[in-house]
Amino acid sequence: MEKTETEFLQRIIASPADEKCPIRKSLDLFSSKWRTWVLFELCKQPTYRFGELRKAIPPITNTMLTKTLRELEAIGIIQRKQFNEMPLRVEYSLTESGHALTPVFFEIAKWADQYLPTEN
Amino acid sequence: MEKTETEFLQRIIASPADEKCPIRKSLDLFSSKWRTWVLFELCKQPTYRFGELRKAIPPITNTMLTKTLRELEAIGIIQRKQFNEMPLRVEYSLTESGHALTPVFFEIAKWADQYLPTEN
DNA sequence: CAGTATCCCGTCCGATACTG
DNA sequence: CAGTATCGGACGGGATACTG
Repeated sequence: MEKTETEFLQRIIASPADEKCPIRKSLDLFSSKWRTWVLFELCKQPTYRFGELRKAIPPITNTMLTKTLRELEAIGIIQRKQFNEMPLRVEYSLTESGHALTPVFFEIAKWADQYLPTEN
Repeated sequence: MEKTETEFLQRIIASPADEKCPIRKSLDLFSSKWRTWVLFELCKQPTYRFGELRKAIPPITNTMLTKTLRELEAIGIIQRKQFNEMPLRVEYSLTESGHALTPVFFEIAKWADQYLPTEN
């Protein structure tokens, strides 16, 4: 346990200071309200239709949901599957690398339990 | 290991769907390029002066660094200590709850190792 | 249903100059 | 040194209407 703590600190300290730092590049990828929210929802359920995501994320608009889904798809962490039925059906789900992000959410959850300010 | 995986998925799935969800509230707190970058730097070294942070984060401006530091201080994850010397010296460092975020960075690092697209 | 297209407004934020 | 103040432009993103 203590060893792990030390290890990751070493890892962070040793990370390159320039824009090539993989940790910082990853942080940038997910430093967006809509991206994290969409990913968080996609963790809950194997597949979502476009309309389901809109309902799950009430404040999001068509435009932003589409934009966010395209971005996450381009990064390769979600996949879009279109069924040419009538009416049209599209299903979104996490890819393997998307699933691999769940431990990040778990650590956030643990932190929230202990430290999240509860004033609101 | 598998048990942990299952546990955190249960936790995410069971999270409230409304705006009170602590995980989503935490995600919002850190869904910002400057906040994550400043926190990441503060993990590397126990204290930073204002000017050191500016150098460590080249693209940031006075305005945004100040704003970000005040926000993180308000959340309670960093602390500001002012020494009334001449010239003025101010030191920023993580609080306990700030340090508690390092496992999140660690998971991001692990993810980056395995899945970060390397095209650029 | 699952989007796209367009318009438009607010805020974010960079640049610059100034201060205790 | 460690900021604050001010201005102005870019752009994120909302609202609405439309389409395959």
